[in-house]
Amino acid sequence: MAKAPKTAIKPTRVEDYPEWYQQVIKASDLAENSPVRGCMVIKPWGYGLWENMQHALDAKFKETGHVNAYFPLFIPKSFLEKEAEHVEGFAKECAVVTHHRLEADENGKLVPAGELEEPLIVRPTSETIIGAMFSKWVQSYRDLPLLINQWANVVRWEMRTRLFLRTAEFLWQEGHTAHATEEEAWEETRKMLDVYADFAENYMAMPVIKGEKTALERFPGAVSTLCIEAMMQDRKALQAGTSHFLGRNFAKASEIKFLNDQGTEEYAWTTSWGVSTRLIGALIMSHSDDNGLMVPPRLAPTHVAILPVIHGDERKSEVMEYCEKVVRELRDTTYNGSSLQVTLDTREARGGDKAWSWVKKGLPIWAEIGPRDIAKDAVFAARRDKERWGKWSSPRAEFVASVPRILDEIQQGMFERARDFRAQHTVEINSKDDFYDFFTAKSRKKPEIHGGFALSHWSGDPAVEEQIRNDLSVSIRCIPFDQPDEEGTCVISGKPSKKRVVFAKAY
RNA sequence: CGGAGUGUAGCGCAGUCUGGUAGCGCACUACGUUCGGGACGUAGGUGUCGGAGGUUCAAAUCCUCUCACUCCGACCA
Repeated sequence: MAKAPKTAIKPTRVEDYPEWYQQVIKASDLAENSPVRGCMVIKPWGYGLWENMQHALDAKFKETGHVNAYFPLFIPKSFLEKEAEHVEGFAKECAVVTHHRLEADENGKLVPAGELEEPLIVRPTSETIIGAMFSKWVQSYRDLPLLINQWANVVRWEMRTRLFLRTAEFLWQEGHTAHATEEEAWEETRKMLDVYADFAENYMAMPVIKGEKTALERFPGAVSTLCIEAMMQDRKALQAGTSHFLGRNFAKASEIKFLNDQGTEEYAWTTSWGVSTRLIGALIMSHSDDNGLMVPPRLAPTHVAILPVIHGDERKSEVMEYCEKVVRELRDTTYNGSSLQVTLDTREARGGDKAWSWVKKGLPIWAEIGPRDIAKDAVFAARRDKERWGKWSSPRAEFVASVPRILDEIQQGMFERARDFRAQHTVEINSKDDFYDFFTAKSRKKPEIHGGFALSHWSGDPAVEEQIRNDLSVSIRCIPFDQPDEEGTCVISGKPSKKRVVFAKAY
């Protein structure tokens, strides 16, 4: 009898997917829950990922003509009230500041004092406060377009939170732009969605479907919400980024007006677009396995770790010198436009423990170097993406030279694996029975991983969305751009339809 | 906000029914033997038993009230 394979993460994905997710985060040391309800502490390995995401995205924003600015954390309540749908969408999840001072009571407890005349809302998103500023900055068509991005934290008081996927406070970027014409604003909306899709696929190695949200799933106050949707390893969908065409709704609410070249006053057309630390959750659930995280090399805070193998003191300095030399050579190597990030792991732990800690963190490559290797002028290397780490002995110079190629291979392999997984679990469904079958777990008590993306016809009727949400917890993730027009009938209602849309359970 | 559950050492838990000096595993510290894929031995440190009241000679344990967190729903990036 073969023994069950030993995994670093318990339970495995198949055994208990939500618990596996939590355990991966713990084992890879990305983040942990904080003393503050629903808020997380992002630890160095997790924050390193976020920093690399920021760098890549920020460069793309700048390439597309945007500049960064910063707006206040607090929004006067009256600002949020300006756009009716927007208020309704966010009112239930706002943190509200009502006082500006603490005073000690007779028991020495601090109690709020100094009530504010107008409560301040901790921003759940910044359309309104940025709109207020835009209205001052825009006078003429010559002031447009206004292309601003901000990196910030926002707060949404969610009832139920999960690390990275939904936290009360999260980090994100929000782009806000104003344009003279509807066409130009639409172009911006689509362009930024492309930027997100490119980032998701080429940096996160996560294939995404670009599309438009249905009215039901639209951003509160938007005319149209575009999104990228990814499939996680439990086959559920995760919205990884959104780009909103806001029409003139917010311009009217915030009085963003300009004189056009005819001398006529017009409202501007605005957009907003954002991605958040939720992307780290997407990364985890796209790539990690039962031994922990797997980080795409282009976002890895560290690419290579060197693990010195030292027995006793007599050859320690020799081994360390050799390791330092390899580290220097690696650091002089260019990968993806900058130098390789390399760690010399000098922790006083056993070799196996150290290697496993890197496995769990998802480090792309590590190499053990001991007296035996030094005798051959070689290293004993391992890579995260292969079965039992695909260990191989490689002459030192050859190893150093091969690292960028191997990283590219890992990056590419991760993308292909995720893409194949999605393809395997995406099906065209044409009957209501098949549809209900597809989205129903065989085991009701402890639902197994099931379902996926269903490409099915939908006539545009919101009642269908309502019905499948209630019956199956399934929603329309998007009306995909790349799906060809085709005559058909709605899989649920039987009404005529012109296009298949993506149905899935979602995070 | 509805339903369920859990709060005991840094982490994971037992002990609670049946009240009687606070336990186990991992981790941690020291020493030794080990070490090329998650070592072992010996010795050691670690607690307001979530909080506040109450019952009792005696409370982690029984009673009342609270607070927090987790999970499942509803809602949502």
